[in-house]
Amino acid sequence: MPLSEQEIVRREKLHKLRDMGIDPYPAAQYHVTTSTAAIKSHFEEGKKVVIAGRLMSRRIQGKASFAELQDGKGKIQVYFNRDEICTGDDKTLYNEVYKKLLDIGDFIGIEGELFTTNVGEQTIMVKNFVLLSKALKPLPLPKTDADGNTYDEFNDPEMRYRQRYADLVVNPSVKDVFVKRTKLFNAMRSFFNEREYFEVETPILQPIPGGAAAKPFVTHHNSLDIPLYMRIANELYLKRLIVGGFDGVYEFSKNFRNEGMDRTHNPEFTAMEIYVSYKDYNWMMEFTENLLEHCAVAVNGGTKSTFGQHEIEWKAPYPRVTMTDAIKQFTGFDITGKTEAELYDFAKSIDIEVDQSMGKGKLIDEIFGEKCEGNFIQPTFITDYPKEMSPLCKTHRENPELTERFELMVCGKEIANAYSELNDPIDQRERFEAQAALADRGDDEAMFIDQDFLRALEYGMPPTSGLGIGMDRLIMFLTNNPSIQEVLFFPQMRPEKKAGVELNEDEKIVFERLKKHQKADLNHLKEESGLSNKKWDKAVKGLTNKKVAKVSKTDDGLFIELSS
RNA sequence: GACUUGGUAGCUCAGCUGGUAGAGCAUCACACUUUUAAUGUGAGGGUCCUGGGUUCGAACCCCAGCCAAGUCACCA
Repeated sequence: MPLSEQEIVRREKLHKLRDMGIDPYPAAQYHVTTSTAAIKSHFEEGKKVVIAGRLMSRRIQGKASFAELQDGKGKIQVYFNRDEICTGDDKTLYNEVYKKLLDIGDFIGIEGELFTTNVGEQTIMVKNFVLLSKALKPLPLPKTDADGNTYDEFNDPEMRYRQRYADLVVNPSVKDVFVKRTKLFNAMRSFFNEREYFEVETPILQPIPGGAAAKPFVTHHNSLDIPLYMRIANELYLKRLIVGGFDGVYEFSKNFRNEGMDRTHNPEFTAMEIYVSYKDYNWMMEFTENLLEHCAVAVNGGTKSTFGQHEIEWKAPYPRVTMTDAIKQFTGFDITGKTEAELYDFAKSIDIEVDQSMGKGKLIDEIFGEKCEGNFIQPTFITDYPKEMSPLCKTHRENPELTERFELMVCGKEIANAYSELNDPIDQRERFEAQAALADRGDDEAMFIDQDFLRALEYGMPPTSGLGIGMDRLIMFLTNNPSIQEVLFFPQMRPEKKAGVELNEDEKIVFERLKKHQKADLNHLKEESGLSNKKWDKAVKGLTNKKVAKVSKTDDGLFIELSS
């Protein structure tokens, strides 16, 4: 990639600094005494401070200059005055180093004193400064006016995601989202740890990808010579630990699914799963609403959050609605005791796409997804799902067609999923076998039979309730971001094309000819190459752009020669 | 996977009916010792996403492709 004008200028400055004996990348620790945030919250006129950060803007007015310094906590104005910095006759540090050789984006360390300017801005009067790291690429530089309007915002999503480091430097609100993300994780951890549930780690590389219905990423282990799968879920491993005697285990699990990407799906995403023994899904509902209330307060300072047009109230308790009642409420249709044919006809009558392969459970799920799901804006537990959709969930204690399962809906989307876990090993084996039958019919997302997991269940698993929460979706709701990419530091992107310095075919032809001659008359070489006007023109422009050849004009005509 | 929109200077964007590539900020030079989207004067900076085609001539029109965003479909 050829360097831009501004990048070349910055490299020249780098050399000048070195020539002056200034190391643009010094090794030594820089001892700061404070931060921008601390200065602002405990502002004291005349206080001496040492601070470091990135130079973010400059307003040079001859012998004085205002600039902004940004550190991890925020920004503060700094005042560079020639005679404050250069107390002797040598004014080089201000005139040359500060004015000419520093750039926006450079890291500097500052020693100075606090004061307030005539217009009332809290500022650091610089007494001395050092360069800590030179930036060779100009930052995309938004400007903000007195009313807080931003101009020239760095807002192209593609560039922001590909260069998140630059995005984080120039867009403070981006950083806030990730601060909140970490607060959410910390809040959950402390909630669980207070209750003495145990944080664990389970395999990411799994010989059998279990615990969910999804396409896995496959890889290969060389010395074992076996395929391994990136986990699509960690559920079956956490249950093994319950078998092993832990009363409560949880894990923040990076999961991987080899499926489509869109605004709400990234190939790798984070789920939190927790399993607690001797509990059922009723207990888990209460636990979940208390957890989320706790998290909402920890992240946003209150139980309310805004998402698009909606204000979400996270305060517990949340309504419980059975799937049957939800469908009754939004379609007027009672699914209780209906046959598959009746469900099929009803679904068809309300314009839901159906086909003959769909069983009762799938039909009910379609009706719910199409007509009900989107209506639950405030956190609502939807309970008692049809059995065939939930092969790891215990059969409902009162209705054998249903399971003891709930999902938590917020803004029409699922953010949590929980069961009274199936712990009957024989029932579990039959459910897996039903899945295997689906796989034989071509369902590439049906679950594999995990014999080792069944063996674990045969040793006995206590009654247990488990909960999974989509952490990325939850933080989207808590930070008002409709796109998952905004809550992941580095969302998956198609790789950028390599900027090729290689020559194309036409350029190679010209290059080969030119190597024989070293220097040639432009028109002669053109004829020799046999290229059309347009192709010739492109090829020569390509070669000169890539600094392979250069064209010179003399009294004798136009010549082309290889660059040295 | 389908459709829609977009890709032009470091950044944000204009670019008319096809006729020498534009602005603001940023950069460089000069001036300016409490400014704040600092200001004034001047200058430089381009693979107009890529490859073909039409044309005397393409950023612009046509074809193919790449990348992204959005909508839908699929999928938890």
